[in-house]
Amino acid sequence: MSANETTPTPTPASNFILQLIDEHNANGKFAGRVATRFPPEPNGYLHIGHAKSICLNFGIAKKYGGTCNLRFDDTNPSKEEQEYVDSIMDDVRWVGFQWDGLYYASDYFEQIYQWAIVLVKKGKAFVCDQTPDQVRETRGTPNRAGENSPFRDRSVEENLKLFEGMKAGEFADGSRTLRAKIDMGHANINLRDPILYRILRAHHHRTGDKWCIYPMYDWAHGQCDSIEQITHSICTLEFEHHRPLYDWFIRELGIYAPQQIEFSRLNLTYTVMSKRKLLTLVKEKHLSGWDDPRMPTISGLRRRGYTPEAIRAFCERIGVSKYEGTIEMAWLEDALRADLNKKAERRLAVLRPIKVVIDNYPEGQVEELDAVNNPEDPAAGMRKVPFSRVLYIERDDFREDAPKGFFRLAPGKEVRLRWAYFVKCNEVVKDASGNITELRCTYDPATKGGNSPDGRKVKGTIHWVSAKHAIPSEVRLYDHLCKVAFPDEVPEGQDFTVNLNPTSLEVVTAMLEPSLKDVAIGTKVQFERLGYFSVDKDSAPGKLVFNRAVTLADTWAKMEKKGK
RNA sequence: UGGGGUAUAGUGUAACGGUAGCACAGCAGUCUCUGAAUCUGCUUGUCUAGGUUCGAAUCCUAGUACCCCAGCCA
Repeated sequence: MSANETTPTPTPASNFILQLIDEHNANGKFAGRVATRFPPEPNGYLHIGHAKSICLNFGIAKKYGGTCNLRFDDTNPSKEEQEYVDSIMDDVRWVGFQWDGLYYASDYFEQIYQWAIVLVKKGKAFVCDQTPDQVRETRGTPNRAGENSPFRDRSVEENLKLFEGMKAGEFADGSRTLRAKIDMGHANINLRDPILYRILRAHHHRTGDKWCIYPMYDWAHGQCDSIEQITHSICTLEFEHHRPLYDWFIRELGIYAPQQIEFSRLNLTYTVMSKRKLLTLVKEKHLSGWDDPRMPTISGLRRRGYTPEAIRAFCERIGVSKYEGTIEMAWLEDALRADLNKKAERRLAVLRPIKVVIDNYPEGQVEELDAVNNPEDPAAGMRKVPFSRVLYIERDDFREDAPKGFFRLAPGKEVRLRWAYFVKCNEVVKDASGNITELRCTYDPATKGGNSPDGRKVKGTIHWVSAKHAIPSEVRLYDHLCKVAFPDEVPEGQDFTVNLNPTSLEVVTAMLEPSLKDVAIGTKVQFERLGYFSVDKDSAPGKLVFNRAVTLADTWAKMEKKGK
C-alpha cells in the first residue's frame, strides 16, 4: 500500500493468521493463492461473533487479492431452515461484504458420497450396526481407550452393499452408520472410528427428500474446502483437535489439502453469544425476536442503530488470537459513538419532559431559531427550530436543591437553552402531592441565539422543545441484555437467564423537535446530550419509534454516582 | 492416571534475543452554546521458579492456572 494512498482504516494489526499466510506466500505452499470461506450453519441468526469471522475471512481475501466464498454448512436438515439462509445472506451483505462463490455443503453431497465409497473400498470405512448407546459406551473416555465395534471387520463387499442400502432407504433412522476405521485406542477421541454418515429421514431445505443419509460435519467440511480449493480454512478453537481428522480424510482420499487454522471466538461482557442461548431467548420470549435491539445478533445490532462501519471497526480493533478472553462491551459502544459522532445529525429531544413557561415571552409568539446540524460536519448545514412561550425540558436538567457542581437549571439559576436564550428559573409549581408540574422562568431577549452581548457566562446549556410544536414519540431506551458482566457465571442449578437485565428496556414518550416529523426508518440521529438513536421499523406515518443505540458519555452522571 | 490448546496493564492486542508499544476503560486537566466530541498528561503489565545470554515477554527446564474433547450437533 503506497504511503499517499488514503484508506478509511489504518493498516490492520498484525496477527498470527496473517503471518502464517505471509509465510505460505513466501514459501509457495499455495502458489501465492489465497482463498477463504465463511461457513455458517443455517440454524440461527448470525451474531457479532460471526461478524468477527466474516471480517476476518472476507478481509483476508480482500487484503491478499484472493477470494472468499459463502458456504452454508447444511449437513443437518433437522436444524436448518431457509429463513436462516436468507437472514445470513442479508447480514453478510449488510456488514459490507460480497462473496465470490455461494455454495452449500449439500451441493457436494453426491461427491462426498462417492468419496465415502472410496474409503469403504480402501477398507478405511465400515457400516456399523451399533445402537447410539452402544457407540457411546464403546467409544471410551478421555482416560480409557474405546473398544472395536463388532462390525468393524465386515468385508468390503458387505460394507458396500450395506452402505448402498443405507442410501437407498432400506434401514430405519439411527439403525446403522458408516464409520471411518481409524483407531479406537487413539488419545484423540475424534479419531476413534468417527461416524461419517447417519440415517436421518428429514426434509432438507435444499435437497428435499433426495437423501436419507447425511454426512457429519467432520466428514463434510474438509472435503467441501477441498472442492472449493480453499487455501486457509479458518475456524474457531474448539475444532483444533478435529484437525488431525480433517487432515486424515484429505490424505486418505488423496485430494487437495487446505490448511485449517483456528482462532478464538469472540466473547463480550454483559451479553451471551452462543446460538443455543440466543435461541432460548427467542423461543422463551424473553425479548421480541432475533432482531430485538438487545440481541447481540447482527440483525439486532442493525435494528438497535449500529452501522456496518462501526461493526467493522470493532472487529478490526479487537484483533485475532488464540487467547480466549472477553472483550468489554464498552469497545463496541465506543466504535458506534466514534462513527455516529461524525455522521449523525443532532436534534433536540426531551425524553422525560417537564413543562417550562417563559413568563416574559409574548403569548402566541413563535421564533424560528438557527441550529447547527452537526458540528463535526459543516456540510450537514443548519436547520430552524421553533421557540415559543411554553417549552419542555428534561426532568434531569432541573434540581430544586442543586448539589455542588450542578450546572443545570435550579431556582434562581440561569442556563442557556441550546440555540435559543438564557433563561432563569423563578418559581417551582407543584401538585397536591408535591410533584413538580411546571417551572416558571424568564428569558433575556438580548441573548437570542444563545450568546449574551454583555459577556455574561452560564455554566449549563440544556436541550428543550417547544411544547406546541413538539412531536410526541415512542422512544425505547435499551440497556445491556444482562445485568452482570459474565452472565454465564451462575450458582449450581441456575442458568444465564437469571442474569438477564430486568431494566434492559424502558419505553418513554418523548417530545421531539418538529424537524423529525418525516424521518425515515433506519435514520440515525444524536439527541443532543442524550445519545444516538435510530428510527425503528415499528414506526408508521404519524407514529415514530426510536431506539436508543448508545448513550453519550456522561461525565456528570459519573460524578454523581461517585459522590454517592 | 489421556489428548489438544492458551497465559503481556482493568480489558483486548503488538513486540519474533536489543528502550515492553497501541486501543478501550480509569484518573487529572484543556476546550466547548452538547457535562458530548476534541486536545494534554498520568496510573497500571510480561503466570511462577530456575537456567542460557553482555542482554530474555521472546530460547531451555520444571511447575501453576484456565479453556476444549467422551452428539448418529456444527
